[in-house]
Amino acid sequence: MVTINDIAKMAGVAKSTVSRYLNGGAVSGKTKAKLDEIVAENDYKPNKFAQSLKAKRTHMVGTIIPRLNSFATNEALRGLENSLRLSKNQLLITNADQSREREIEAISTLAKQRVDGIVFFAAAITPAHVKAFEEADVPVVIVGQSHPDFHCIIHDDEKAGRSVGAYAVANGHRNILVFGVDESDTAVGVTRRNGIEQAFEGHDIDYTFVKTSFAMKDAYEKALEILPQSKATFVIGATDNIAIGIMRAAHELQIEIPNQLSLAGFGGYEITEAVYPRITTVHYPFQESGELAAKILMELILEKEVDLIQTLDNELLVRESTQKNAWT
Amino acid sequence: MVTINDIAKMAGVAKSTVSRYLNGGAVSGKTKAKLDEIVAENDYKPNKFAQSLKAKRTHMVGTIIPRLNSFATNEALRGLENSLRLSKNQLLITNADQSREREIEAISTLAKQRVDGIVFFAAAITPAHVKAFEEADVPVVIVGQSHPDFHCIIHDDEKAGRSVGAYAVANGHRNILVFGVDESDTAVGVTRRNGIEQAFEGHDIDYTFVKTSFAMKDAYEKALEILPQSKATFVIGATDNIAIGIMRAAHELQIEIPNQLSLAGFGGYEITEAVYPRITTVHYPFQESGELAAKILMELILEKEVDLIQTLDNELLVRESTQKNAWT
DNA sequence: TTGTATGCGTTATCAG
DNA sequence: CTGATAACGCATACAA
Repeated sequence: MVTINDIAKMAGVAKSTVSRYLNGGAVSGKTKAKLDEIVAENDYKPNKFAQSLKAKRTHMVGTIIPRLNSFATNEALRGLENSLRLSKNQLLITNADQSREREIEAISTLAKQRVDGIVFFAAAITPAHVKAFEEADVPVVIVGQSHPDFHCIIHDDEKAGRSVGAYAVANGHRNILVFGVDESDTAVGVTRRNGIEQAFEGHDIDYTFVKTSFAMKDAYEKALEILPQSKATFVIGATDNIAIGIMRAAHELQIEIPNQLSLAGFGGYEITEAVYPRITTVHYPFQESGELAAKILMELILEKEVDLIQTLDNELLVRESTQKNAWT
Repeated sequence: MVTINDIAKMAGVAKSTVSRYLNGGAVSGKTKAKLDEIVAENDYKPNKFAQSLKAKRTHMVGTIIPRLNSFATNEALRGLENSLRLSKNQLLITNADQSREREIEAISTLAKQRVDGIVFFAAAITPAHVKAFEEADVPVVIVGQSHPDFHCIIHDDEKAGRSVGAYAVANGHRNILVFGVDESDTAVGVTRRNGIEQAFEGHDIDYTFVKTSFAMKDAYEKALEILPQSKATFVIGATDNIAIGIMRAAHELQIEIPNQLSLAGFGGYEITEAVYPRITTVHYPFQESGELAAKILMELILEKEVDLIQTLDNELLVRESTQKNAWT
């Protein structure tokens, strides 16, 4: 690989001149012309490490995602990467593959790589995470969960929950089933659920909460078991994936959606539009969350002051999987 | 950030001693004990750049993917990253977001980052790609398409096509619709299609080819237009996503699957199991393709000889979306 | 405008 | 077993 020294020799100048040429410093027209040619010809690429070694900045941003096959993180990643590209930063994606230990490990790995900052797509934030981030000693933005010690971007899950809950109530549904996840995921397991329940208050709703996981398949199996013995006319899945799982079970059980049962989810995943009937859901601005994460991280890196928490709005999309309660 | 020099000073030894200590060289029990403590206490992390600057190896592998929301690449990425982790390499994922230029750009970016090698998930390989790879001057493994100048991992698309085609024929279907993509994607647009057509030869099949894109939505719209005027009893989508799009259209048109129309896809995407009825498809070993890519790349980096092309097998999974032709 | 010298954090060589 | 020193590729302060 050709170095700045090689270029300097070929051009018959000092390497500092080449460096200046490369970084837009003062060079004579003649040397510039010569260097233009030589650099192009030899396809010279500055060594980023050597640069970083001096500059103390790597222009690399690390991100840790819980898994690759999530519509939400994929969209956020797109937003994140697009913003980062504009500011000439490289994104280093680390997939923790649903493992808490791998998340911790990733924090340390990224710190070793000397990334300028870390964007963490969180399911939960444990003391081990906090410790690892402290040791990493690098700006951090957390997306999807909130924590008092870090800069966080969260979705207004309470509002989202309320939207769906209120929609069900307003459409005359009085027997409602909610497929949720456990409380270790605060955003989905606690806040979103709270929102839903708030909407039910004072409406004499016959409400059942069923605990499942984020996996489509678990929701499917659970629904296969619950739906036959349920009198619910409206079922809410805590995520669109859960809703899809429920939908398959309903189809298999010959329960018609929405005629016999209305179904709603959360997220606004692409797949909710690809199935029939299309699923009513709450659209979350995932891509925007990534863009915002990039923006905040850049400000943090430049040591600016930024609000600790930013909340993103969302919007209910009513589609064909839900309708007015036929019995009212 | 604490450096080897700081550690050396604190311990009252030379930095070369610390270096030896860190890299498993000869150190006395006493110095070792002292350094153990100091390193742990100060949470010292060697600077990867400084290391790379000397070592000429960065232990980073770059990968370029066409888009983030693809089941196939996500699975491959998982395999790739898992293998890489075992050999202490970091994966640098670059998303080209469906843009050819961004792919080329990414090759150059990764070269600047001095990655030890590149895994390219290809849709097509143009002369511009070839040129960029040559300039990058780094080991390359291409997954999903074949090219005579590079090490490639491909799927046996011809076999996959034949499996589905032969299955349809064997089940008495004589009027068959194929939703495919254009020839710029050789693997899917040419090879896979060829396989399908081979299976039809000599069987007097009434066969119609419909060109669409990889997007679920395009397939949906195309199907909405084509299905009503088609007499086909079996429809093949060139990918599972295409099949899903067709399925939605069929549902909307009140065409029963599989009673009135059998439907099959390719890939073995998770979603084919999440819909009802589950879709007959060909399972591709995507995760394995990633693992193999890692293995080959490592050998290439160590300058070993490796076969230019490796073909992965696949397997037809018959599910509920297909059945015997009711009219025979 | 150009060149010299120095340092970034690490590893390796070689003498002690 | 240990320490001084050079080298990796680059940027920059300073001198010319």
